[in-house]
Amino acid sequence: MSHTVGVRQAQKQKTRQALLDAALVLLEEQSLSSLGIREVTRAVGVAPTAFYRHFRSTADLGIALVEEALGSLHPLIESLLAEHDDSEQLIAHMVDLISAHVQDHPSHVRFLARERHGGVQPVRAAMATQLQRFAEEVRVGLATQAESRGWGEDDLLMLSRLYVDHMVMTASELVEAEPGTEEALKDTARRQMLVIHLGRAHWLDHRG
Amino acid sequence: MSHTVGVRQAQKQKTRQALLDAALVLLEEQSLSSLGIREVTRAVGVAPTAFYRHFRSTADLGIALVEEALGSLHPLIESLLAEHDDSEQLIAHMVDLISAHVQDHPSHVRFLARERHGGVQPVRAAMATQLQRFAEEVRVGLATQAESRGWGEDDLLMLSRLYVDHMVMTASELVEAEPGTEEALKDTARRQMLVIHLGRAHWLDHRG
DNA sequence: TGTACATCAGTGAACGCGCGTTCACTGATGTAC
DNA sequence: TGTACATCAGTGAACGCGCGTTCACTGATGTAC
Repeated sequence: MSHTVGVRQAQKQKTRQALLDAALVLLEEQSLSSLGIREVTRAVGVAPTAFYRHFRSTADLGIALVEEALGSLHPLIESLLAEHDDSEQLIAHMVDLISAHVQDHPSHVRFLARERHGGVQPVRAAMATQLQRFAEEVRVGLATQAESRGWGEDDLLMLSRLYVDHMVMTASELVEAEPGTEEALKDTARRQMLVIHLGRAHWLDHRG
Repeated sequence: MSHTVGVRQAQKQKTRQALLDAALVLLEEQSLSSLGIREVTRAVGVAPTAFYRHFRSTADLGIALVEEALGSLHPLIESLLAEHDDSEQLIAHMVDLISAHVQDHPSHVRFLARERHGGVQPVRAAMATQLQRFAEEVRVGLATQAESRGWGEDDLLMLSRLYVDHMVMTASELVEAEPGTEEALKDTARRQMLVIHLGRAHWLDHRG
């Protein structure tokens, strides 16, 4: 092979990722506004000062975590939009996908729930921007569905937000659930989605 | 009048309330897990050690704030359930009541949103318990409405949770809204409530 | 009403500790020739 | 391929600071007689 594009750069990337991973673990039991630089570097096993080679502050690290956590949600959203049935089975499947995502990335989901309204403004802002983008993406996806015929852009965005917020809420509940109570939560989430789905189906009756 | 039941006790109560109020102000810009005892007492103008005459820890103070914040929500819920119309006007009115509550108690609402998934477990637990109680209350209220004829207890609780969560979500959004964007948010919230309301109206069609 | 004692909310000094940040450094990696 | 110099991720000592918590205290309020 030709020369690796940066042994140095690769090592730096590795340390950076280790810092992100360690922070995510620590953030399972506290919030970002109380996370310490020394705490994170200690967990990784590097000198405190090494932190500054990668991030200006813990808020800066938080923003990087937002990218990571919401990035991991993208494939999920795409799967959900790829579904083309429209029955109750679709809803069951959606909840299962969310549940699987929570099992695969519990810390990301917890971070998302915790910092969405947390005490660090730039992180909240980054998250709000990304979630807005998600809702927009869902809106575009919904627009292609037959059930959306006759819907205005604004109403579709309103509906997308309701879906996205309900998904985030369901994920938050699942990640904080007592072991053994997940199935009951999933069942409730499914029925709530069905309520929304039924409301959607009768929206034009009411408006028109 | 007879002897006052405790000048001393009244003064203690006053200091305690001052600590709670100061904490609530500080928590507008940070989360409970980073709130310091000295920070709170400094804001009130008492010695750091005075804190321990009232609370064991900041987590303990947090739990007191949960009682206070959710207590102030009770009258709101009662007003909402007292409504007996069932039209679109009802929904408009509900959103207005929520909006008024956010204007009257912005710090309480912010605290609620921030610590609901925050880094302090006992506070999260206290909040979850109270919100559960709220949903239960709403369920009882809904059960008396004509639209709930034929509904099972379990489905009514599922619906109550959807309402409560949507209300909390709406309140969180309003309290964090850029000035001038509130009306758009309220409009979206109203339409989302209408979707849920329509879904509710057609629930039995689908189930039965 | 007056006196003697008990209670207890708030004080202020003191402690040891971990924090964020600075700085000059080291030595492996990268680059130019 | 080999040499000489540049880069820069990670180091480790040092700093001043504010933290939570302890303790013995003070003096106003409460109580018993």
